[in-house]
Amino acid sequence: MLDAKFMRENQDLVRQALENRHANWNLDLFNELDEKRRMFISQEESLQAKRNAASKQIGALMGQGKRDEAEAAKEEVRKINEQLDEISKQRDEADGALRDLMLRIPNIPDASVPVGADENDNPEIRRWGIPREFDFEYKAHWDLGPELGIMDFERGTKLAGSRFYLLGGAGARLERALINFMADTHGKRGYKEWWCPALANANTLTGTAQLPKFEEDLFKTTDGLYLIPTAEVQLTNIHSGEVLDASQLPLKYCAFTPCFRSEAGAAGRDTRGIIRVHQFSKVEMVKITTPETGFDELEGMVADAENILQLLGLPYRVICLCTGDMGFSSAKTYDLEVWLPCYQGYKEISSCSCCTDFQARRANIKYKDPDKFKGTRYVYTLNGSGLAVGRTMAAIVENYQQADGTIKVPDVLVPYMGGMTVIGKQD
RNA sequence: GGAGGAUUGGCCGAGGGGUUGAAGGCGGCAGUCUUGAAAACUGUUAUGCCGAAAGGCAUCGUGGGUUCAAAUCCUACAUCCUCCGCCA
Repeated sequence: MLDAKFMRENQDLVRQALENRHANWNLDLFNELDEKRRMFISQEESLQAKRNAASKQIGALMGQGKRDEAEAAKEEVRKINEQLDEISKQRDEADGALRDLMLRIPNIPDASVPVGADENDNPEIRRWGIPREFDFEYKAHWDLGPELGIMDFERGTKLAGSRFYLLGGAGARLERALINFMADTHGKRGYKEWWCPALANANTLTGTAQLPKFEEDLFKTTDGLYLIPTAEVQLTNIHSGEVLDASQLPLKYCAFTPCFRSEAGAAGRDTRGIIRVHQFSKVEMVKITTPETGFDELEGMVADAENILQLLGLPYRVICLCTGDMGFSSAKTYDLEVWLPCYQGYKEISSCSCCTDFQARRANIKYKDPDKFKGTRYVYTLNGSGLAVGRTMAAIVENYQQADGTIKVPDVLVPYMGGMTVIGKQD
């Protein structure tokens, strides 16, 4: 959520920023509701002031035994209350309408973000590693995985439907190995690990802005809870409603969770393999920082995600999302894209964003620094994948396949695989 | 799932319709005393919103209700604690 006062006072800037995002929003409606709301507030409060004074007077009159005067005053207050009811109703309406609008306005891109229309305008920042040249007929993971018996798409579909899959034997082990490797590696770099619920309530999901605008992307339970689409939701909301001390910051958190996505509107895209599925594992990173350090911490978070890919020896590139391709909450996003032979191209495997105070305002996360300022200020929140486990597995299967149809286990994963160096056909 | 009990400021804890935004204590901050510190003493110490300001409004778990007036009465819900049942 943006700051209403900031929007009121910087309309041209806000209008331009949202235009660059191709976000259509109604400035006139905002101005109207904002003005209405403030008008009703001052009307309501002056009536309340009148009522409070009169009520106090009644108490005094009763004390002096002046019954008749007290009764007359009561009648007076009843009339005030009638007016108040009407005004309060209108104030609530204006309040609600403004909030509904505000919750659906995306964050303002940082000035350093390139202006662009869509994914084709995302500049490449750097590359690491060299895509492998195969001297044999290489296979896509959706072919090689089932051949080795480490992936089973047909039975996954039988159990839960399309876009679900099974991992078997060394495949299941590789999933756990990747999770542990990633979480351990981030832990060594200062991220505190959490275990958290896979379900979240509507308030929590509003804090990180999956709600109200993107409800159709989520799985919902009959109890009104939602399956989390990413641990960002839980890690960021851990401190919702809290006032942190500047000395605690930055907080660096990570968590492994399953992630659930309905993939509504993705029909026909990435239908093969484990690239786009309803449930996948992810190790997520979240940072909570001061505004001063937020964007530096973003660079650090990208480096932490790159570290995983480098240790795994997977070629990748870093791109910066342009204004037209960024996510709703983000002020600046870097994507890491891993080389996938089956696509003969790079595919997103991590997305790291600085959300400035956009989520903090929704989730009400503040900090205090008495030496620097009075009162409290909103923190900056950052999140990044470190990494998506399913896509990492696909990348390993494809990039580490060998001519004999087996898969070499990356060196750093061997200890996590119990010493296994090659994944062959499963029994 | 059933039966009880609880929820007040940074923390503990009073208050059970009317100058109670809320006693008292602890903690924090400032000062007196002291060479310095401790102790003692004195003062001070919530947040949000509207407003140019003066000032005002709201907030005692959350939402409704009763009343001229609610921390205080009623009600629903949430959370925590104890006991029972069930369960990995």
